Amino acid sequence: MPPTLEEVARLAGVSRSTVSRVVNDHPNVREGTKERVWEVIRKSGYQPNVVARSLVTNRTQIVGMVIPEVVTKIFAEPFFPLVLRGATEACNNHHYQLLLSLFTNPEDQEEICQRVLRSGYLDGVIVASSLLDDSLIPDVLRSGIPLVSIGRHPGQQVHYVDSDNIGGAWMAVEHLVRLGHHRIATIAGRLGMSVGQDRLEGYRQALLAHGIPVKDELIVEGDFTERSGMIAMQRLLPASPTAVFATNDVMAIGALKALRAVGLKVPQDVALVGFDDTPIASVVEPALTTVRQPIERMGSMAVELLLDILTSPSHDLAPAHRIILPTELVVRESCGSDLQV
Amino acid sequence: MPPTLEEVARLAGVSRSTVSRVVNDHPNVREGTKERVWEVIRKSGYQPNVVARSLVTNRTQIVGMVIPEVVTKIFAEPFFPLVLRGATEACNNHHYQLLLSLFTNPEDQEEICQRVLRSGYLDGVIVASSLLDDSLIPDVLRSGIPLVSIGRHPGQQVHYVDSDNIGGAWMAVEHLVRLGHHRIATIAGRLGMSVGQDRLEGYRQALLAHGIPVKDELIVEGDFTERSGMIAMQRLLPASPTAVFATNDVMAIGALKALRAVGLKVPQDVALVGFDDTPIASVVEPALTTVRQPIERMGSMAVELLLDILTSPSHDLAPAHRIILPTELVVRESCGSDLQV
DNA sequence: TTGTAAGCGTTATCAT
DNA sequence: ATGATAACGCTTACAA
Repeated sequence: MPPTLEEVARLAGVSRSTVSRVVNDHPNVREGTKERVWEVIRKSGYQPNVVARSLVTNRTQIVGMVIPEVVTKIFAEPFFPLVLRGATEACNNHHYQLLLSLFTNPEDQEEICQRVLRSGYLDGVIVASSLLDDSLIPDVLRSGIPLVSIGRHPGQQVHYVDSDNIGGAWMAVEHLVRLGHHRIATIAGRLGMSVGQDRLEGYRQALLAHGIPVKDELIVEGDFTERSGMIAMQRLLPASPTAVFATNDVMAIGALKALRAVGLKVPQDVALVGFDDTPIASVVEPALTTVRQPIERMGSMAVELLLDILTSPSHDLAPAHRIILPTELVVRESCGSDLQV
Repeated sequence: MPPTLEEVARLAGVSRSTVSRVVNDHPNVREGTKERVWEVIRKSGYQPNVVARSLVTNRTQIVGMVIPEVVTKIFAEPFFPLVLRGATEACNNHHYQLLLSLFTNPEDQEEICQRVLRSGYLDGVIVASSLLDDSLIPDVLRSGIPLVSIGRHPGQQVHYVDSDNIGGAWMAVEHLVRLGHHRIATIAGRLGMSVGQDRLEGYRQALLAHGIPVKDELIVEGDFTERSGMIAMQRLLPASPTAVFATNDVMAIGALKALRAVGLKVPQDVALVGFDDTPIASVVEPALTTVRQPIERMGSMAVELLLDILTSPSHDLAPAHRIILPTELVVRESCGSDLQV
């Protein structure tokens, strides 16, 4: 139904090759011919068949975004939507398309990834927040498809973009220290993810830097869900912290609820800091002091980086790019002070 | 680098056709041959090149999800992420892939849609919440690619899945009526979208059904953002409503803030209902009474429906499918009663 | 049951 | 500057 190159060539009275040259803006085609061909293209509504083109060029102009199973359940938290917004925007700017793979169970992830990675549909892949010991990234690496990870990954060869989680956590904790707190607890995220590790590390470093001992009873691991934040807070209660650094806003909300449930007030009895600066942080009462990270930019940087790699010659040899975007403390009400840091 | 059909054939000592038959599970291939071929496939790690396959079958096993520019700014609200989760899950189950197109400006949308629609990459398209007078849906229709809309669309030929917005709005308003309110205002959503129209219609019908006149001064249009909810509430204040039905949770939050700013308490001075039951609804204080819709199911139903259409013969002729999913009132604290309806 | 060969719509090489 | 022609990796009549 839609006209093919062949037809356009016939209508314009030239060969396929010439039309192809015109379409791809090659030099060495006479101005007059070019115009004639464009005219036919316009009139006939010709659109190149990208599938046929991909078959010969070995490029699809499609990049994959894979969101691993472990984080799909928190997909609705504004983190991933914002990453996607950034990523699609960058794709639009560069005439690429984005194929989204979201997994809800490990088997799907395993099977579909294998299939999709090796099927030839993808020029490159972005993996968001995988577990450090997941086979996902090694699998992609092995497939030979260029990869960018969102979230630090220790592999020598893996390019990534991340936000400064250590620095952000540091700022959060230092803020609490400056307000006079010593018994500062933390609700860590999944320690199987680099975000989880790094935010905990920032907590440790900040404490140490101020000569405050790091105590195990003040550290509890959650999994970034509200429920886990609530449970973690309950487990923290016996240690009676005067301040809590929750490593994301959602867990901070959970902690807040747990605190309320036992009659403790934020910030009067316990100060609370979150991480992410999701919309919910400014809506909750008291408004949450938190650490802002440039989520949307992480998404767009990830595809920019990926496309860079794709279009640069010999992309295997160069050392991995590692981009760390800055974070920023946002002071609101949940620490009981409007001290600006 | 990866082996081709040809190579597998050579290794197995059969012809390309035979390998193709095995891969595609055709009948009429001897059991012994089949096993031999599978063996080679396994050992060589052969994966069919889907691009080459698509070129001949004219099927890519990819469906597009397009989120129009008008709604991208509220993309982070859990509505779209949840739709995506449902949609990708359904895709996974059916061995389809999902190509995501998110637009941040009208030009991109126009240009990219035209290009992608006619380029041959998509077997079908899902359009989420377009404006009623947008050219998007007509464009897709004209391209001949099977389409499902998320959100009602008046076109005779357009298949859609939607939630029962009229019914949901009705329930919300009726709840307020039963609590004794007469001066019930509404903050409508964009009236250029069917969601906006329908929720307003439900409000009207419920009022009328209870013999309460519908007054213009009690109706203000927002655009589903928090800011617009706040502004709308301010404009509503002179009419001194005793209850407000905000047509989504986000605008309800905006209204809440506006109310607080002038010293009015919810629910004591003004009762408030939202729509969507997004996570924020249960976190805010007071917890928001709202209308729940099965967002994730809308996403999965949309792709199921689309795939149905794709695989059913002569899909142009049959009348459009119109699926309306039920909504449900969730009573919390913002109306000052725990009356169950 | 299996193989041969044509063809899908491009791009790319090589003549002319 | 332009045109034949051979790929690209697969499916699918049609033949054997």
